[in-house]
Amino acid sequence: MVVVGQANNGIELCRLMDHYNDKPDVIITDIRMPGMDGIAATRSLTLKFPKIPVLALSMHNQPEDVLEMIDAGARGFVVKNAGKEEMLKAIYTLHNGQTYFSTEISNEIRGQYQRGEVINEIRLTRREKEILVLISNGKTSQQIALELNISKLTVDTHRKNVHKKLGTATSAGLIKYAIKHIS
Amino acid sequence: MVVVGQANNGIELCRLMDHYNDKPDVIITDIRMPGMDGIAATRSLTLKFPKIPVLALSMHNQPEDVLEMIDAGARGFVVKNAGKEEMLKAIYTLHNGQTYFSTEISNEIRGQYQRGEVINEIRLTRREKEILVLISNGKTSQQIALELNISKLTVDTHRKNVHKKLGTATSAGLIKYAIKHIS
DNA sequence: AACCAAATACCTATAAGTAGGTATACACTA
DNA sequence: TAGTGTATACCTACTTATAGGTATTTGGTT
Repeated sequence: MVVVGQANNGIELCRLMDHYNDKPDVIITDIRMPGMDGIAATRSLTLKFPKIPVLALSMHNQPEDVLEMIDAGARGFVVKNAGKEEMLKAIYTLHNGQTYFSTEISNEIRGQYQRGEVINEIRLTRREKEILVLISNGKTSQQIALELNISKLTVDTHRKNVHKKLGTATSAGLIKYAIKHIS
Repeated sequence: MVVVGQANNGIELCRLMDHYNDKPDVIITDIRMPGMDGIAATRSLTLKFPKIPVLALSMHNQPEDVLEMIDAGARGFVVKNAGKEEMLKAIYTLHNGQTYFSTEISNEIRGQYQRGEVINEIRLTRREKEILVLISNGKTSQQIALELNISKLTVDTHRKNVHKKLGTATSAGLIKYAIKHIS
């Protein structure tokens, strides 16, 4: 097994793939990278080189990220704290034309993907969606509470529940989800 | 002047426009609406009905919003606390094929738009962009500080400066900007 | 050499968000 | 009818983020 190239971020990765003739059999990429994230890079690369499988790495097992990465065209997913054997297994599996997902990746997601079902099965209630939109419009819980005539505490509860459903911990996740999936 | 229809959100507005034969001469819409925001609705409507001008309303005069709305195709912009006369003036001006912007809208923006210049002249430094990407990847200032080997206080300073440049006050603005303009 | 933008770091203070709970009221439905 | 899901509201504790400052260092430009 030979490492034909190494990049520090998505843009570099794309540039490498564009300008080098020694194409790899498998691309390994991180979800989070400075400059251009691995998801955008994967989206671009799987478009240009559909035959080269992309194996994604992630520190955290965040459903949202995994789903986005799959959506972007990744063929496999390994959590960063995986051992050498798992990494090798994943690489070989992808090279072999199959998909590979760490057991750490939640069973539902793996199941959904392998059964070819609809990937995004995160169900938000009407109220949760409503609040999510307001959040992504830059409103604070306080302002939302005022607007909907409910307690700020209630807004925070909805917020908390959405975080749970999406597997996120900061507003960034909420807003990205809102942009992608609502309206 | 006749009100031919009224909608509570962007989706309703689009549906109205799709199914009613009595088309308005001017569409008045809010930037922020539950379900589908006015910006998305405007983008959709100006695509389908390029001859019908859209007049945007907003409570707050947030540069980001105004710019997005203009980008979406709005021909005019009035702040919500404007008087009756101004509203009427705006409506008639748009109906007349011209553009109208409240004087409350910052002069720079109005100037930029009317001189046909590039609208988005927000200049972020390399470091600011780098941090913005990390923020939009869901990282906290603390985590970013660790990753970049700088103080958390420095990250917060950059954050603050970006807020100033973008005219935003919450993470939502930052993240949306990052998604639209970076990578 | 003088200047300037950028990056760095700190201060104070307040507001907002996250994370774990519990709990009640209401509507739907199995 | 008993159970389920939704919306509501509160609790404590802690972490993050925002907003106004000031200030130093560094690297590049004039």
